[in-house]
Amino acid sequence: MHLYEEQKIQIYNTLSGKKEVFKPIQDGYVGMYVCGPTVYSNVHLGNVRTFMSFDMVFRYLKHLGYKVRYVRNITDAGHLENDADVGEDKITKKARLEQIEPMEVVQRYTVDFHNILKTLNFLPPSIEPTATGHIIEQIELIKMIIDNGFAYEVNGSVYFDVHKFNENHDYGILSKRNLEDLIHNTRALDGQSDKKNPQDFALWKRAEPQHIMRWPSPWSDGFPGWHLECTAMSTKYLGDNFDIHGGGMDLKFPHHECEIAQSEAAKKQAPVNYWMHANMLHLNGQRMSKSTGNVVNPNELLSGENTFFSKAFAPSVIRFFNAQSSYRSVLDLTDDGLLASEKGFFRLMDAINVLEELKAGDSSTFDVSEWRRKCYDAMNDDFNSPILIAHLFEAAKQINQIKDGNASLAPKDLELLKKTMNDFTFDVLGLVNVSKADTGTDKLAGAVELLIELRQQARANKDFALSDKIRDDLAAKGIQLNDGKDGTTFTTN
RNA sequence: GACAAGGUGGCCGAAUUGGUUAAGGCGUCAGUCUGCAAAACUGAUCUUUAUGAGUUCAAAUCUCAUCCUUGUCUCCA
Repeated sequence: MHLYEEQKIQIYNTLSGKKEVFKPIQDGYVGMYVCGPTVYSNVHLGNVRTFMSFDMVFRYLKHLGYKVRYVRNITDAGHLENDADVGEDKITKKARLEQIEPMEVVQRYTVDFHNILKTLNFLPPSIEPTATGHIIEQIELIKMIIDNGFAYEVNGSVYFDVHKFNENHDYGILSKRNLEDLIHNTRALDGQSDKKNPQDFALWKRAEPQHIMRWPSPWSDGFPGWHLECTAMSTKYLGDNFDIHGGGMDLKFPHHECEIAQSEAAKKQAPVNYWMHANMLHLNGQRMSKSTGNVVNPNELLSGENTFFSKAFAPSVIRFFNAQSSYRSVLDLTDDGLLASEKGFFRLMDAINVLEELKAGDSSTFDVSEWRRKCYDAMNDDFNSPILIAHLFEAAKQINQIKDGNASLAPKDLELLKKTMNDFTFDVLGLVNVSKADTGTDKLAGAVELLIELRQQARANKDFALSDKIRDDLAAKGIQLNDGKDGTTFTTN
């Protein structure tokens, strides 16, 4: 018996605009694809939010016992700088600026990307394919689309014929647009395009002589169009029709719309059953933008070396902050917001640490089964992690009451509470128990304990001037003493 | 300009297929603890849901208008 047989998930499907009961194509198996980063610069914090949301989705599906194949690509080629046949993609441009090989740029930022995700406790995807590793598949796809009459070649480049496609398909089905509106609103280009219509998009681009990244093809030495990469890699590893495709809201159009068109044109079927889109991350109420300087990168957020935040934040605090809002809402990153999340996070961790020490009683004053059901209901409702967290805090309150002797749990219920708390906090939300009671090195602990002892003596002698001096001087060094019933402990920050 | 998504307490954020007292966190106040604090725990506190109309027995939730924010329309998570 797998958990997924009793827990029915509802997913908000962008395609239909409503929540739908999730039913995988193959019972017990889930294929999920998420558009990965373009590795031409440091990964964007907003990018990280999207991946973090899907990391949680991945984790929850796995928790329910699904066998999940999670594919997240690395885009290492083929992003056109613009549409006007300049023939220089972002990776090439960066390489020229920095005087290094394109693949060196790719390598550097791929490593950087992986480091950040590891720090933030991401689970690695099942497959992480690169665009440059799938040129052959992309060429094959283009051939199919041409054979089916939905693409044309001009001067060594191949374009998708959107108008032709729209005659008996719906271009705009995902983004809720129609071609007439698009025609109306497409800005006039300089007229040097080979395209029949401005709405057409490139499947293959002929490389100009100065273009370094290039591959042979039946049409020209060139490189694949951006939208095609994801279609090639997703269908190769997940099949022509798979369960979940995710990405940032801003990829809905044109990128995902084009993926649908390409699949329909090549394979004559819709590629994806559930389209999921994560919403944007703002910084202090404004969109993040390199040009206005309203941007902070993940490393700067973690290290505290930035001008936006008052301190460094632990990776789990960032995860917790993200999980406190719905993946479908715009989330505003602010100092106040992070500080509030930090306090809440530590409160939850404290409760979990207390839980480990808790002794069972004769009977239960708290309905753990009912509470557990509510936790699952929350996640089943389109991965509503904020509600889940609200329930976790409810449990935290119960835990503290048991500790104080004002409530109790029978052994069986206590075990269920422990398991459920750990499952959701660590497995599903991906938080790491960095206890605030982290006492640093043993040497430090020994020294501080000596001071605590001295202070204890001073207090016993009512020498409060000395005891307060010890307390205040330690506090000034970032060591805080916590007086409790059973003596004094300390925490560092 | 077109299309799309939103505007909820001091702050962050749930609920938006209309229906018990609008989750939870932070903050604030009080209590317990303490020599006094801090920390921790317990309890309490605040909104009537951008604005203005409308539909309904009933609206944060539906409709219309206005204002504002954001996304897409060219590469972008």
